[in-house]
Amino acid sequence: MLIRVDSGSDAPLFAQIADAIRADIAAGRRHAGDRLPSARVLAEGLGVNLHTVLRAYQLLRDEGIVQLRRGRGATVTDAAGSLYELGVEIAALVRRSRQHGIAPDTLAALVRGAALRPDASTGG
Amino acid sequence: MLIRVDSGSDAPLFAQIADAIRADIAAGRRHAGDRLPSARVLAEGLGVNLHTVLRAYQLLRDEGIVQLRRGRGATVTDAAGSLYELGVEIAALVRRSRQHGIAPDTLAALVRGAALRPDASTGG
DNA sequence: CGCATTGTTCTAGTTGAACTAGAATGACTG
DNA sequence: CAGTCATTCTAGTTCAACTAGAACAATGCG
Repeated sequence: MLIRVDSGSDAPLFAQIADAIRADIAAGRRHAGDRLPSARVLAEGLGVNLHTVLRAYQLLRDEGIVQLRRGRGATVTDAAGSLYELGVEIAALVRRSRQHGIAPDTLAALVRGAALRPDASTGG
Repeated sequence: MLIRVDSGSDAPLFAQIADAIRADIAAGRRHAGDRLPSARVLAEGLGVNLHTVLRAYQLLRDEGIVQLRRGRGATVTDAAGSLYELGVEIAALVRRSRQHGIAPDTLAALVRGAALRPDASTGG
């Protein structure tokens, strides 16, 4: 998938950029060791500011998904494999969510809440 | 669970309130037909503005989780059952995510992205 | 009907995040 | 050394979030 941003979206630009890269990895379109375009190049291509792209990259770095080094750029880490495996289960959950008629934002908020809590058993 | 908010959190107050109610329903602590506290009462108890609570309630209404009516207040809809069933699967996904060492925010972003896309098959 | 309760809508002001912009700095590559 | 690229800093603009006060309309109850 090509990285794209939508100024009209409610999501911040830096989050959209990070989301696209994350989704690429989960879908197996980017693998461990792959190099991402430099922040300056990507900023130019997307028509956004350099700092906006860097913020997305730094967010992914904080998540352990990419590695950033001066003079070298951004590379995908070994966490890519885990993301790819999880992608299959996430797709299954999304399918069941749709069968129940649950809105995407509702599902996302539920997962986020469950992941943030120390106890994962919300169904107890 | 008692509804609580944290001003220091990165999440907006209205989202925290909605998250807490959603999580209560998914955990089976609130059921279809239950009445939520009035917006004015909850705002007073949480120490936030009336409009902030109302925004949370209206968000849940837009998701089809609660029903709002003047003079009557907010009541949980029949969607509560679906949320409860999904809660079990969400808990399983969160467990596997933790086994992979994936950060909560990473998982939440992946699910959100997958749910928003027309094609749910992110796993290739 | 009279009255309290409760969500709905409106205006308005403050705060902080997001985005943009420019510049300087330091680490890596060739 | 020279070029690439992330890192860090300051600074200004825009907009969402939150607060505040008020008026309004539908519901429930006696």
